[in-house]
Amino acid sequence: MADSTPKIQPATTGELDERKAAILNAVVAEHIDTAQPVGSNSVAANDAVKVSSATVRSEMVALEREGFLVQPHTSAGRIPTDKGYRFFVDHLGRGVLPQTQHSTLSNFFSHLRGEMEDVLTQTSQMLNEMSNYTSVIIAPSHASATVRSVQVVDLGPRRCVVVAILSDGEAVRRTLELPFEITPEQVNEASTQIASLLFGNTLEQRVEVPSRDTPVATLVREAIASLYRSTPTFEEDRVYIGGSAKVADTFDTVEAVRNVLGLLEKEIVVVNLLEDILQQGLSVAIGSEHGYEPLSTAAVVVAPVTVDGEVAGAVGLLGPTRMNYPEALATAEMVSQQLGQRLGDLIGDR
Amino acid sequence: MADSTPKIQPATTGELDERKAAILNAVVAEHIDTAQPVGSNSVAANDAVKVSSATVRSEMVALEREGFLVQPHTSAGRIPTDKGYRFFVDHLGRGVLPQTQHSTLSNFFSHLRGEMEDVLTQTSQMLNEMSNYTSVIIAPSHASATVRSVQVVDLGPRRCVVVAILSDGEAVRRTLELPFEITPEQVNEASTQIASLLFGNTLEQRVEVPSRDTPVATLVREAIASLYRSTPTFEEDRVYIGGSAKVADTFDTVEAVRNVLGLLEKEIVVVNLLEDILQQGLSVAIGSEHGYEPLSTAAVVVAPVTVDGEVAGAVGLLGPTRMNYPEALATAEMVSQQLGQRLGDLIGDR
DNA sequence: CTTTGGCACTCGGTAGACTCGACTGCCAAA
DNA sequence: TTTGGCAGTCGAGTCTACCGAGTGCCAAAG
Repeated sequence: MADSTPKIQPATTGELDERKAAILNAVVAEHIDTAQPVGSNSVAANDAVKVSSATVRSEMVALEREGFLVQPHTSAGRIPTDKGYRFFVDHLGRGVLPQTQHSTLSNFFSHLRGEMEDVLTQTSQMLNEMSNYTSVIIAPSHASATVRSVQVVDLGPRRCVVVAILSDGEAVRRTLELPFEITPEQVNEASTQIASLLFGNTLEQRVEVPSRDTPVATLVREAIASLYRSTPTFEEDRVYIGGSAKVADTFDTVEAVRNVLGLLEKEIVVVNLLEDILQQGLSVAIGSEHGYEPLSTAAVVVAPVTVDGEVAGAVGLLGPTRMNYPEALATAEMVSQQLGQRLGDLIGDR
Repeated sequence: MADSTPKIQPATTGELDERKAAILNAVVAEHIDTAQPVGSNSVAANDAVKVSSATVRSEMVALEREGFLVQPHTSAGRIPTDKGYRFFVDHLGRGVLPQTQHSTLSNFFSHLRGEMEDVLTQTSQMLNEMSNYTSVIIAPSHASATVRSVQVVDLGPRRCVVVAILSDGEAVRRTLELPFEITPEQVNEASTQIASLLFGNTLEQRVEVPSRDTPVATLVREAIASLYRSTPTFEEDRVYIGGSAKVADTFDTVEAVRNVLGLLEKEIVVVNLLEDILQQGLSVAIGSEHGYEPLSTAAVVVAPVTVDGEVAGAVGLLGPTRMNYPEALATAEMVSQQLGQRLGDLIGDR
């Protein structure tokens, strides 16, 4: 048993002696596989554990005392705690993605075409199908992109739309209600004024706008103000979720499913969650390590997406605490790396 | 019991005599309330039913023979079939939204600001919270919007972005890889050429493009081709879903939850689903009436959103077949009407 | 002919008794 | 220190009995 796809390789042990580590390893691995409490007998059957079940039992008592394992009830096997899982991912097996996955992956990326939105949507779907966990991708922020062009377009009576195009190819669009009619010439005039005012700046760097009171000046002021105004959807559009339906399968209780889905709906929270985890330098957040209540029965695997050496986004997998960490880690890392390359090509040098 | 929010008003009966209708009504109402099979006794207790339980029993046998009810097993009460629900929504009580909801609704809309995306996102969330069902909103299609402006922006070596602004305020953006370097003057030249070629046309009306072989002509051709190319996200962006987490609560089986969530992920399918239902002239699709397998245990309530007298979108609520139809219908209709008005203001005359 | 109360019957669900088996913890011997 | 053995615990499954909700049928009343 426990022959899930990636081979688990023994690694150095930490604060636990080698035997305890081997036992913990065996417990975690089997529990991930079977979702059942693990007893001393099946642990003793593991090749890496070279002692009898009686010894295993006494070691398990110690592991329980130290907080790595819990017993759901007397006369049951044991289940890893969050701390147990943490030790597992820190010290024990790292997965190696089998060749087949590796090649389907590069095959996928070589056939991938289109705008960044499409690339990310498709990647998150693929990632979900590949890992069987819900996938989350955070796209690069537009915060550091600079304005390359601005245009105001007249849409009809007292209504126009202003579009700014950023150096990363993103278009920021705002509609404007004007208190007065305006001529095409004035619209053009405003367009060029705005463009020259904002060109080369990010939308975060606020630019001084002359406050005269002509129609054109008002339009310019209003348009720039609207571009500076951030809309709720702007940050949320960075989130791509693949396979939220999987949540219904991977988590056991309705409660957990509701919580996780509820959180996934709040996309800004998702962005923060992943960024928090990365900021802490983690690649896995287990149980309540990330401090997000609704995810206390979940684990999140994250890999940063680096473009031109800078962290630009993230790839995440979300599952129950007893998710297959070695495999999930390997998959997320692989995908984030490939995706980073791809995004690099897509954005080009700014 | 069965005192859910909207008052249920007796209405004309159809192919069923009045007594059968009253009994069916009672069964459906109580089953919606309790989610349990309904027996002859509780039906007889209903004020609208003026006969004894024995009579109710024999009528229920008839209703079962005619396919309006089923018995999960002998010695259990009865449950409405899809046909039973259908009769209920067609002939029986229509809900009237209580004053409180009505006023929170108009309050909500009067405080609603921002771009269409934001309006729709917030409305779908509000609709979900108000109805406790998963809400779906389909935004107006851009198919009939005409091009008002096109601009090509140089982004760096051999890369540029082309943005078309449509009469409804939408921006269509495509990035382009060029096989050659290009000067700012050429970009401008191309911009104006494309704009004058496409101006006033929709993106569905294909325009003849002169096929010369100069850099500018190539750029023009490529840019127009890219605008005509529809991307996967374009139609999908019309869908706004509020409260997919509710699916976990409203449906009873994991199977159903997975199916529904899986379908909600495929946003194009959601668009088609709602449009199909409206096309059939229905406002409710129960069970398999819509022909979408995964939703065979679900019901969908739809109300068209009309802008300037034309159907421009839809508002939907998705729940189990035993959802509270009177309330859901009333809510969806109310919201769709208000939303239609709001979108009318937002789009203005094109 | 319709409606009704009565009655036998069905069947799901619950509670209790019992068994089985998977564990553990402890202990004495190696 | 490790191990096998053993008693003890407790969940899960099975069996039985029983209760009660609900039906179908029927004969009598309207």
